[in-house]
Amino acid sequence: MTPRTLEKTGSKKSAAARERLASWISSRGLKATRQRDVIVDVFFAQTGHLSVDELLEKAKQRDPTIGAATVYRTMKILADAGLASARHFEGGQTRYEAALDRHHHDHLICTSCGSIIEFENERIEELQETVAEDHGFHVTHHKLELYGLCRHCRVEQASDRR
Amino acid sequence: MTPRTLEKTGSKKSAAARERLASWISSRGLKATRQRDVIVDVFFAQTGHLSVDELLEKAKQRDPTIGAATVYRTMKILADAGLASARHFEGGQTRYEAALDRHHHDHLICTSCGSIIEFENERIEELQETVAEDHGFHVTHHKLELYGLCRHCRVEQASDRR
DNA sequence: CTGAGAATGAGAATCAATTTCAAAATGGCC
DNA sequence: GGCCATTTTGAAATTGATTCTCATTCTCAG
Repeated sequence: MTPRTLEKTGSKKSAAARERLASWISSRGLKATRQRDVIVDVFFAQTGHLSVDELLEKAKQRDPTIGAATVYRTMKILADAGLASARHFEGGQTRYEAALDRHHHDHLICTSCGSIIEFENERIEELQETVAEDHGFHVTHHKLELYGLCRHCRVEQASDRR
Repeated sequence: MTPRTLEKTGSKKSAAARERLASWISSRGLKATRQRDVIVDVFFAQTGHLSVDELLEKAKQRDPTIGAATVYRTMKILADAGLASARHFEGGQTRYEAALDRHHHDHLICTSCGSIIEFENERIEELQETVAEDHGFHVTHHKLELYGLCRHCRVEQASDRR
C-alpha cells in the first residue's frame, strides 16, 4: 500500500476546504480514502473550470490506479458538501469549479479557445427576479451564459482575415 | 405505399413554415419525403417545447414505421433552415420550439411540473452586452434560464405542507 | 420511365455519466 | 494490533441521448 500522506498543494483556502470535507465525510458515515485525498488535492491545486476528464488525467499522474468512476463519485461529494459546483456549459461534459466562500456569478465563454471568464452583475440578478415575480415564479437557481469570442480570439480572427 | 397527401394541421404560420422548408430543401438538393412531411406537420401542430421523443411518439401515431433517427435528422434540418430552434434545458434532452418570425427570448422553467414560460427583457439583454464589452467579448449567443416553481406549483406545495 | 443521388429504419456505435459487483480498504471497538 | 461491519474502489456493464452505418427504398430531373 502506498503511504497516505501527500504534500498538500494549494493555499489556506484549499486547506479549509479539506477540513470542511473531512467533517462532512465523517458526519455522514463516509470514509476518507487515499483516492479522495488525491482527487480533492488535484482539484484545489487548479483554478478554473475542470472537467472530470481533466481531473482524472491529473489524478492519474499521482496514482495511476484511480478510475473514472471514483472521480465522478468524489466530485459529486464535493458538490454535495458545497465545496465545488457543477457547471454544464455547451459541449457536453460537466465542469467543476471551487465553491467555498464564493458568491454567485455567471460566465462568459469563448467559443474559440474555450476560456471562461466569470462575472457578477447585481442589476441583472435583480431584473431576473423581477421578471420571475411578474410571472408568479419563485426562482431557485438560474443559468446565464454568454458565448462568443474573447478579446484574444477576436484579434486573431481579424488577422486571419488579412 | 401510403398516399403522400395529408391534412395539413395548423395555421397560416405553419403553412408558411412548410413553404420555407420546401424551398430550403430543393435549394440544396435535398428531397421531400413522406416522413419529413409527417414530422414537420406534427411539430407545427403543437406549441411549446417538444423533445424528440415526444415528436417521435406523435409522428408514429400517423406513421408507425418512422424511426427515431429520422426525427433527429429532420429536426436538425428544420433548425438549419431557421424554422425551429434547439434548446438544451436541464435534464438531458434537446427540445425544439418553432422559430419562424419569432424574436429572441429566454425561459422560466418550472422544476416541478416542467412547464416553460418565455419572456423577453430588453434591459437584461443590454446589460449582458455591456458586461461582455467590459471584458472585451463579442457575444454571438447566450443562454438565460430561470429555474424554480411556477405559480401553480407554489400553491400546491403550500397546501401539501398543511 | 430511369438512374443517380438522397433518405430511411434498424441496429451498432459514441459519449458522458451511473450502476453493479466482487475484492480491498477504512475506522470504531476491544 | 486485530476484528469486522460498512464503505469504497476499479473495471466492466449499463443507461440515455444522439449520431452513424449500411443495405434497401424512395425521389425527382431528364
